[in-house]
Amino acid sequence: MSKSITPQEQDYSKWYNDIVVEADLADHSAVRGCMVIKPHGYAIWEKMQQTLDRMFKETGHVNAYFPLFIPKSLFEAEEKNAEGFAKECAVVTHYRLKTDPLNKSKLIVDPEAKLEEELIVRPTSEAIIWNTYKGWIQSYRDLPLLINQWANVVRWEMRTRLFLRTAEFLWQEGHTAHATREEAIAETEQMLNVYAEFVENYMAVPVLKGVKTPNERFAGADDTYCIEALMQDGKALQAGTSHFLGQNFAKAFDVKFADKNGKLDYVWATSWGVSTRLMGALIMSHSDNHGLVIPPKLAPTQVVIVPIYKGEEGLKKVSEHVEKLKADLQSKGISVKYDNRDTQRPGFKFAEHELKGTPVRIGIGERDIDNGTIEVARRDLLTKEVIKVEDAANYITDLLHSIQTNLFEKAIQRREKMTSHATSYEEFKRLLDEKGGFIYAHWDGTPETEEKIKNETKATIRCIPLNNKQENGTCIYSGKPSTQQVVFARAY
RNA sequence: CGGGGUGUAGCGUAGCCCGGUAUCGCGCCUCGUUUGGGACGAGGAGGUCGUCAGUUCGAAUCUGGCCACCCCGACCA
Repeated sequence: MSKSITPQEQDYSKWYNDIVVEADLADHSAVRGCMVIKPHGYAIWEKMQQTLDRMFKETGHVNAYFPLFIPKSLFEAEEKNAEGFAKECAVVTHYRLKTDPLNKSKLIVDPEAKLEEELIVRPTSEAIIWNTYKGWIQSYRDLPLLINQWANVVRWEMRTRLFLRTAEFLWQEGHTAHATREEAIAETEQMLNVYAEFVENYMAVPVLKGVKTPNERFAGADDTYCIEALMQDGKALQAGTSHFLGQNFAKAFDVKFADKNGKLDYVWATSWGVSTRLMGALIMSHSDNHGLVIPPKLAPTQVVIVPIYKGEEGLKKVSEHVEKLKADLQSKGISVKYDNRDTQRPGFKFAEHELKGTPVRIGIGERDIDNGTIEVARRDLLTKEVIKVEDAANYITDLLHSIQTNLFEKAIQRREKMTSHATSYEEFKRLLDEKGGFIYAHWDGTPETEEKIKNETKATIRCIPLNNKQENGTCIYSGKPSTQQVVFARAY
C-alpha cells in the first residue's frame, strides 16, 4: 500500500494533492500560485500536446507564436473581453531595476524606468492576435485563417490548485478568421468535436458537449461551446471550450475583407483552447488510493520491465532475456522501459511504478526464464497473470487496448450513476448534497434564476447539451414555463 | 480580498507556555548481508530554527513588523 497518499474517502482534495506530488507530476514553487511541472508530469502533457497538435494539423491549422505582453490600449479594445479579464491581469509597469541606494545588496524598481504604456501579461491572446490579423487580412483569398499557438498565459487567481487553477498555466489557443458566420460556427463546432474526441479516446474521460449560458460565456464571445467531464467526487470540470466570437473582435480591431464582389465586411472569428487543467481531469478520472493511473495512449512509458535476480550474474542472465522481449514489444509500437537499476529492490520498483501510473508491469526472474514465462500486472485492476513469453507481444498489445477501454467504460458507468433528474428545487438540493454529479433540471432561461440557484447551492449550469431534447416543463426554481432541461453541477 | 493555519536538515516533525545553540522518523552517504510487493545491521554526513528589528549576559523559545505557502469563502479555464 502506498506510503503517503491520503485515501479518497477521507479527504478528496488531499488525495488529489498527494497524487500530484507523490507521483512526481508537479510541485509548488517559490512563486505564489505557480507550479513546477516535473518531468513525469510534463511527459504526460507532451503526449497530450503531440496528439492534439496532430489533430489540429489534420483539420488544417498551423502553429504560430504571438507575444506574451499586450499593450493596455490593445487589450482594452474589445470591451467585454477586457472587462472580463481585468480583475486578474498581471501588469508590467517598469523595465529596469537598480541597486537600492540604502542597501547595496538589494535591488529596487527604478522609478525612472516607468513604461510609457503598461503591458498586460496575456490572460488570453485575442487582442494581440486580432491586432495582427488586421494586417494579414484584406481579401476573401486570405480566408479562412486557421492558426493555433502553444503558450503560457497568466491569470492572477486568488486561490490556486495544482493543475486545476494556477496563476500561470500552459495551453493552446486556436484563433481563426472566416468569411461567413456559418463557416465560423462550423469551425467552432468542429474544434469542440476534436476536443471531445481527444478527451474521450485518449484521456478515456467521457464528456458532455454543450453550450454555455450567457452568464458562463467567454467574455467577448457570442457563444461558448464546452465539454464537461465529471470527476470521481461528483464535481464537474470544464475540460475545454470553443468560442464563436461573431464579429466582435473584427469590429474592435477593424478587420475587414473584400468579398468576390468587392464588398467590404468584417470577418467572423472563433477561438478555442485546452490547458494543463486537462492533467487534473486525467488524475481525477482514473487514479486510486495506490496512486496515479494513466491511460495507455497517454502514458510516457506503457510497459515497465522489472528484473528479479540474485547477484551480478543473475542480472546479466535476466537482462539477455529482457532485451529480446523489449525489442519484441517495441516492434509492435509499444513504449517499454527496462528498469534495471541495481540500487532499488524489486518490491520498491513495483510500488514506485504503481504510484506513477505505468499501465503495465512485467516481472521476469530466473524462475520465469526456466519456465519460459513472464508475470504481467495491469495497473487499472491491480491484477497479475503469468503468461508464456512467446505470447507477450500479442498479449500486451491487447492488454493495453483493454486497459484503455476499461478506464473509459468505468468512467462512463460512474457518470451514469452520478447523473440524475430533479423535478423540484427541494429534490434538486437534496440530490446535490447527497449525491452530487450532473443534475438535469428545467430552468426558465433567465440569468436571475441561474444566479440565485448558484448563490444558494453553489451549483452552476454546466451546459445546455447539444441537440437537447425540447420538452415542456416548469423551472425548478421559479415555476415558470421551460422548454428544456439543462445540466447543473458543483464544479471545479 | 475576508477567515483559519503553518514556517525548525531534502521531507515530515519534537522543543516554544516556563529563554541556556536542537529531538525523533523517513530519506541521503559508506561497508556488509540481501533481492518474486516499499529489505536488514553497523557506522556516518547534513541546521544562518522563514525574514528583519527589539528585549536580554544569552532568543527556535518573549515582543513587533514583514515575507512565503497551505486550507476555507467571493472570482475564474
